Amino acid sequence: MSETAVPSRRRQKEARPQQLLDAALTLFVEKGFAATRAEEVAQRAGVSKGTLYLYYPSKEELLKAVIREHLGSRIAAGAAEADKHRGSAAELLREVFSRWWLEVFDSATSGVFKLIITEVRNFPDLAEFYAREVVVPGEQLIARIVQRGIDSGEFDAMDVSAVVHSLLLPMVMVCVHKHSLGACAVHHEDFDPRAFIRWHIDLVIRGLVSQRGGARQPERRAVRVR
Amino acid sequence: MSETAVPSRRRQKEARPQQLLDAALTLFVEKGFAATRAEEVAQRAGVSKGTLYLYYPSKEELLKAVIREHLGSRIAAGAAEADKHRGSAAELLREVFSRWWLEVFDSATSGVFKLIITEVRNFPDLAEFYAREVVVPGEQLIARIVQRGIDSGEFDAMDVSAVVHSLLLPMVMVCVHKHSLGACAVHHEDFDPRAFIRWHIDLVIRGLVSQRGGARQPERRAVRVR
Amino acid sequence: MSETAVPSRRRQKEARPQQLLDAALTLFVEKGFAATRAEEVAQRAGVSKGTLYLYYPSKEELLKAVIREHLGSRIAAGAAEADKHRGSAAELLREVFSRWWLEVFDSATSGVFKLIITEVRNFPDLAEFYAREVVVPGEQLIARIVQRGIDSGEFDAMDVSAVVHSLLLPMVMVCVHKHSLGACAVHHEDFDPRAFIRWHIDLVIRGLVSQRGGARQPERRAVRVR
Amino acid sequence: MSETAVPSRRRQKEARPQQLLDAALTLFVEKGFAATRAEEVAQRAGVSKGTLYLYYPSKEELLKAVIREHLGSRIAAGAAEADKHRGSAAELLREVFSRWWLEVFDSATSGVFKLIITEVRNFPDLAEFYAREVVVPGEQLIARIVQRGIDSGEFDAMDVSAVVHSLLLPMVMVCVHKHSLGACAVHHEDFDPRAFIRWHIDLVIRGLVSQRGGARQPERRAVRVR
DNA sequence: AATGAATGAGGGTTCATTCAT
DNA sequence: AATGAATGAACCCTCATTCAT
Repeated sequence: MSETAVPSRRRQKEARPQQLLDAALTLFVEKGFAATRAEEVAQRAGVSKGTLYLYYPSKEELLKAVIREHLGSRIAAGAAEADKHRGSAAELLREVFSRWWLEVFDSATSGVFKLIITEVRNFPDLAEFYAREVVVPGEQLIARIVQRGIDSGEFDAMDVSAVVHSLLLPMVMVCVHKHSLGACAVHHEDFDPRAFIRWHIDLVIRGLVSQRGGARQPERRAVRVR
Repeated sequence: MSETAVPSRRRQKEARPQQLLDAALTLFVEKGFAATRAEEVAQRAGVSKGTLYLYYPSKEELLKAVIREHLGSRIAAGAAEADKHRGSAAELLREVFSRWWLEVFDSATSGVFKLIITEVRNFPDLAEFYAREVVVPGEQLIARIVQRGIDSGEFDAMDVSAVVHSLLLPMVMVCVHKHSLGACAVHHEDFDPRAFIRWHIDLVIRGLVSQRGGARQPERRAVRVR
Repeated sequence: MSETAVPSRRRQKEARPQQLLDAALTLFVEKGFAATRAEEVAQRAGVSKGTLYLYYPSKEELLKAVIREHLGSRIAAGAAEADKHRGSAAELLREVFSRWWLEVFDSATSGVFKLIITEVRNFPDLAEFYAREVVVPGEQLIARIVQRGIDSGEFDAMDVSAVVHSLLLPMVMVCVHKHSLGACAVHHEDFDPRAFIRWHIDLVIRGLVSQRGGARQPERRAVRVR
Repeated sequence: MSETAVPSRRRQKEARPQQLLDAALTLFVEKGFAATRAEEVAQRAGVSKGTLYLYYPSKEELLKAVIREHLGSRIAAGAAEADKHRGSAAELLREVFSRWWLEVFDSATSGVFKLIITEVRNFPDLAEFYAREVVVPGEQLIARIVQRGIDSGEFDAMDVSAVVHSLLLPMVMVCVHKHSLGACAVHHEDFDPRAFIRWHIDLVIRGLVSQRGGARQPERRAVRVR
């Protein structure tokens, strides 16, 4: 595919699993797991039905491989970036957080969020995997950043977990949207997902930053402890 | 169910569509359309497989009926509430907008958002219906409120459409979450969706309100006690 | 249906079986027994599905009733006519035989031949009934007439059974045709079934009548005795 | 089937369509299209239910393939034979026409006539196909032969189309009979279909040949012009 | 390793028949 | 007697998976 017009047999063989995973992700995200035929996946990967089963023992295992592939390292990579970063909490969110989500949005990984949402109820393992590998570390990462901002006086004191969700849920939703309504030929108005990602982070930061300028706002609530 | 131990044939016939719609919604949302067997829906509704087809000509029509039922009037009802409301834009968001979403979240309608997301690619009519009946009017309703807040000086001038999405996407995501990861037996941390709905609205409003640090914003509320 | 706008309940009840038989014949002939739904028959007879089962215990019994009704007495009636007739064998064929088939062709009975052909293999009783009540007496009746013509010198001596089939098979085929290709909207050329019935009888008689009194026709074969 | 006890996969694949067509023809003719289960056809062809659908996309397409197979070339073959023939019109009918029908009668094609009759009302395409490919060219072929016999003085002048039907309808009927009553275990009397085919042609020729050479036969009617 | 023909369990849908009203 | 709601066996067709080549 890259330089050699005819990739060597060895090369092809090594590329198979990736081709199958890519094809599977695309189709599972588009149509859902149950509505995707194994043969379709094989065809899109350019192999025959039988070949798929040489690499994955069942459609379900293929699904799990797809999800493992995309969510395994993303979080760790984001965490590493965040640790390297020098700057305020707001800057960290604006730089690293937004870049991470923009990359995810632009990549095939964005679809995995839709896939998870669609399929967790049918495959309980997925829930466990996703919670452990993605949700918990991801939320903790953001929570730490926010907490740091509060501790430094950059942000007002507030419910850290709630802030985390205010930041994360729209990001996930934008990714999901890309593969559902956003992929349909309907009036999209003027919604620009990439611009929104940055915008939303800014808006949340506006809500976070200390709004003194004088006396502490009395009507501002104490940290809410749920 | 009420007084009569054995409801009359006539009564049962009248109740069937609703029973079937309820069963179908639950199962379609839980497992997805393709993975739900028609017979399961019938069973859950307490009838036999054949009976389902007396009321809906196909599984697909049942899906469409489910969606039509739940999204048909909700928007209009929300709009009517909003029109009745007297108060600032922020109050309107805090009162009407939050109540509307809390009700949706607590009702079966919340599942419809997951259903739409899951199935829209497989049933293009759905996209058209959802965009026309829900997305467009819903976004316009919120946009008008935000615009009014800007016009009155209550909010700073900003991209209205972006604000709308910052408000709406997390609401939708919370509903979707309820029926995906949220329904699985996994570590939920301390995420309280209902509290989040109100919290997020507050946070966005904090980001919206004019922050010139001069005149007190009159619309800024006293401590809210949930 | 006749004079009274609203037939009495009693009248309706008495007419039901006939209405059902008529509807059944029409539909069974048109679409075949297996492809006709019991409810269609009921609808066409103007009653509900349940009512059909008050009069006939099953679809199959309805089929048998339909056939019994139409073939029971026709043969006997034809035989009586033939017995009354005074005249030559050729005249008998031209008058009585042709009239009988023209009447059958114009009546709903014509469809029964198609029905028998279509369904005998699925309902062995039918074969027995049809052979006993229709085929055997019908062929014997014609055979006797032909034999009489031979005995009287009006016809040349020849295989009586073969003559009988030369006379009967086209008659049956015309009836069958009426309800198969003949009922379809396709190029019918100029085939006039009623004219053909009379024509064919004439042609066969031409072949039967003694052709002595001149040169022997060389292409005429000796009477073949099987 | 030939030498190899186990035919190769490739060989089997090539043989499948014919096996399926044969099985389908037999069963469709015997029981009718609607009353034949797809699985029965598969079983009779020695394959599983699913395999049938690898070769034909639906039961209906299988039906159409069956009919196309059997009626596609038969007429053309008959026409070619007729064109080659040297001899009188009567000889042509006795030789070529009778041989053609005897072959058809003895082959599986005979069943197709029953099938057409039975199914033509349910599948309008069939009517069009059958009229265009079989009825029209078949009748024209016979009509030309009869016309030639009249032109040469071999036959008396008469309605050519009527003669054609007098020749053809009984042939078709004999084929149909073979697969309906004729296939049932009932008193068949002494009806020999093959003998009848030849006999009937002779009888019609007797009716056609110029019967001058002596007194006008009084029972001969003037040519009827419809 | 790769193929694709074959399988057969499974699921959507129909429809003969029953039975409460 | 008449209705038509309900049932569930049966049938068409699909598709995950296997396995001979």
